[in-house]
Amino acid sequence: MPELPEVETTVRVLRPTLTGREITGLHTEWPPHVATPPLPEMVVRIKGQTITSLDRRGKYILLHLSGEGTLIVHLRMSGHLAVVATDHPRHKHEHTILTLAPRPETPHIQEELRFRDQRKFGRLYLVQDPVEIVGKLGPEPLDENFSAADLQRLVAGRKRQLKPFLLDQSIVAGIGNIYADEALFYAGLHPLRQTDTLTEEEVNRLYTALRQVLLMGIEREGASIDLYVKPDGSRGDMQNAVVVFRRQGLPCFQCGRSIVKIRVGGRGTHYCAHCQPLPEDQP
DNA sequence: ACCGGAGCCTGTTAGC
DNA sequence: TGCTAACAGGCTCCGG
Repeated sequence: MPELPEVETTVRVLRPTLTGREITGLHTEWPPHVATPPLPEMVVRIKGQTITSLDRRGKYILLHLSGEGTLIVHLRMSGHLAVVATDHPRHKHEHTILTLAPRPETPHIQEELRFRDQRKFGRLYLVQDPVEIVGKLGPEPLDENFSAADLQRLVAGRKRQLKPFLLDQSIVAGIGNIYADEALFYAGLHPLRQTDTLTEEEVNRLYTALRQVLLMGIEREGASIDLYVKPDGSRGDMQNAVVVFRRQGLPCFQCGRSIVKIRVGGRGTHYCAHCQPLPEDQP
């Protein structure tokens, strides 16, 4: 499932190939992919637009367009973007296609941006102002301006289990199930820990752990655990560095005891009961 | 404010 | 062996 590091990797790979490219058309075999505006309007408005730059905000991919609008892509569970030659065989789950004008230096090579999405949860949005879509997101955890004090402020006044707290995109953007579990392990915090019981030192640990696992994920170009692969189809490397995610029954790298799996807020949650203890006075 | 559950999807896996 | 049911999870919406 693409989270911040997977989306960041996708953007970094696509940026050189997509910057400056003109979109000549949009075609979809799965209309629900187009969230807004309605499909016919999307088709008309996207045509002829040039991609001026690419950005990431949380788990959203932002393609800024010459017409002052922004095409936003969310990969959700199984989304995958790649620029491929038009005559390349179509993959079964490539439901939405953005055709591209050839690069000036290779006018004979026809390419297109393909949105592959096995689970069909992905979405496209074309908006004048990205704030319409990403405005509800919390701060970027890797932003240089995001400090431990900021996380302290986000924790303050909230009474919530840590795991759902981390997955809430309106608090901090980009964290998903893998990196939440990984960060909690490095912070030595139990996923059911209530936010209002955290000490300043514990929040500082969480802050450091969050940034550490997200940076590790980016360095390793994402975790190819389920369907995620890089745009070129190659695998990331973060799956070889996870310490708790989907490691239930396997020994903790720190203490050797078995990693356990529970459900928290409907999500599979993996942790080491010894290294991430829940204080006696917590429910 | 927060929690749990349903719903959206399909491929894989667990269980009978 | 073959079928069905459960599971995986990012996000939104709903009711409590």
